[in-house]
Amino acid sequence: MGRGRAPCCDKVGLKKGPWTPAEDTRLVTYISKYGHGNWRALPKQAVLMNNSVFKLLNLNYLQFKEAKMRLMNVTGLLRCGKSCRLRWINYLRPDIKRGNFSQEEEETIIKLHRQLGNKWSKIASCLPGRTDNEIKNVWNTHLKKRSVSKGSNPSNPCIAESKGLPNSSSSDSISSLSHSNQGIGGTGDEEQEHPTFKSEIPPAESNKEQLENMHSTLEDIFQLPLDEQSMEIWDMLDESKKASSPSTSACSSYITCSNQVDAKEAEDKMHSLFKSKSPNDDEHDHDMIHIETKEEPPKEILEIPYEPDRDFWDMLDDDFCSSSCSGGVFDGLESHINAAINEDRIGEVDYRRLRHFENELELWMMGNDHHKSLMKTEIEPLNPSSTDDENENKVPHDSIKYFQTWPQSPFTFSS
DNA sequence: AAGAGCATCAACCGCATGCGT
DNA sequence: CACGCATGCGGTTGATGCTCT
Repeated sequence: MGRGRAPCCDKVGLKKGPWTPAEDTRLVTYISKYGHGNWRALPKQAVLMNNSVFKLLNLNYLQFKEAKMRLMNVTGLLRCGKSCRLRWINYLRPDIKRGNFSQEEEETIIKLHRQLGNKWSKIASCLPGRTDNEIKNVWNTHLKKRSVSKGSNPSNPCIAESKGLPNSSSSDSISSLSHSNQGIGGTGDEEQEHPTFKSEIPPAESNKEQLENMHSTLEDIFQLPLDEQSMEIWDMLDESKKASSPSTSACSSYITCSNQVDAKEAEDKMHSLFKSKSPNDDEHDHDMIHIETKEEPPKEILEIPYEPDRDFWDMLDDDFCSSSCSGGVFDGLESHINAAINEDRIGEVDYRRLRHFENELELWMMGNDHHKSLMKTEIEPLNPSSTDDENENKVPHDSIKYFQTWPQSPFTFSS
């Protein structure tokens, strides 16, 4: 190495170790939807959290950081891109063949190893559905011994050269044997590389699963009972639910601002979700951030390590403060919502209302001219003849007091 | 039943490579 | 050409489960 670049895994705050099923789900869901053009950016972009919710919750900046970090921890992929790539290639890829190696596969490995040595990726390219890591493990645990013992037997059929396997002098010919098992590169066309995956997990299912994950995750984070009241607030997070019950939930009323009383109720409810203190509140408690959960019982205090690394917070800032930049979570959210619309899972009018509402408050796609122009075209078609819509599109000016301007840097406070 | 030793394999780490600027 | 970055590759580690005593 010696190129002056620290490994991505060195970044403080990134999770290591075994992957949880939830993380797997998030990774698979994200890749199935967006592919993996950039492994480094993937974990960050996989945080498909609607930042608008945070804005609506009127969190102050530290509260936002806390909530966002918790969501990164639980709903996002707090993993380095390398780890994501490895997990995908070695375990989550849909064309992975699980289970024991067949006799034929083992013989092929032994033969190819004789020809190529420890070129595991080349060997893997000749064994569809098998990864280099898997082959390497099998070799080290089983085949090496067998190969040694069989090597003393010249009549071993495994090493007979009559099988038509590629010549050792030509790695290209070896590669040509590949049954497109590899496709790992990440630079190729995902559609071609993983056709089975695309067909097995349709986007609609992925989105649904994703939303369900987000629901349960938020429940876990904030230790909220899944009662009727909180369900109304979950509805706010779940665009698909808005379509099914757009007029009954306090949240949708809040969004459309068609009813000030309901809006106030929703606001109170949402405020009750977040009771937090900043690390500065307690001089003796710099190392942890506490998020005290909603009212009684169990009065549980969730503890998460306070992340001192500026890069980490910058990463979050990229998501939020620079949310208009391409590749940020808003892009994912944008696609997410658009996909939902396409699948008729969200009322188009509700969507436009939400957009209009956020536009009014200058919260959506801040600073992004492209998105702003898009929004303009999206909102204008809203039926101007409808008096209801007309009223709903006019956001009461008082509503603006619920929101706040977000600072651009988390380090405005002394460190 | 309990502990030690072994086997397995997912995941990590450091380096190599290729590409864009 | 040098540099920085993203990704690929192969060696290694460590957690976990299994088997044996």
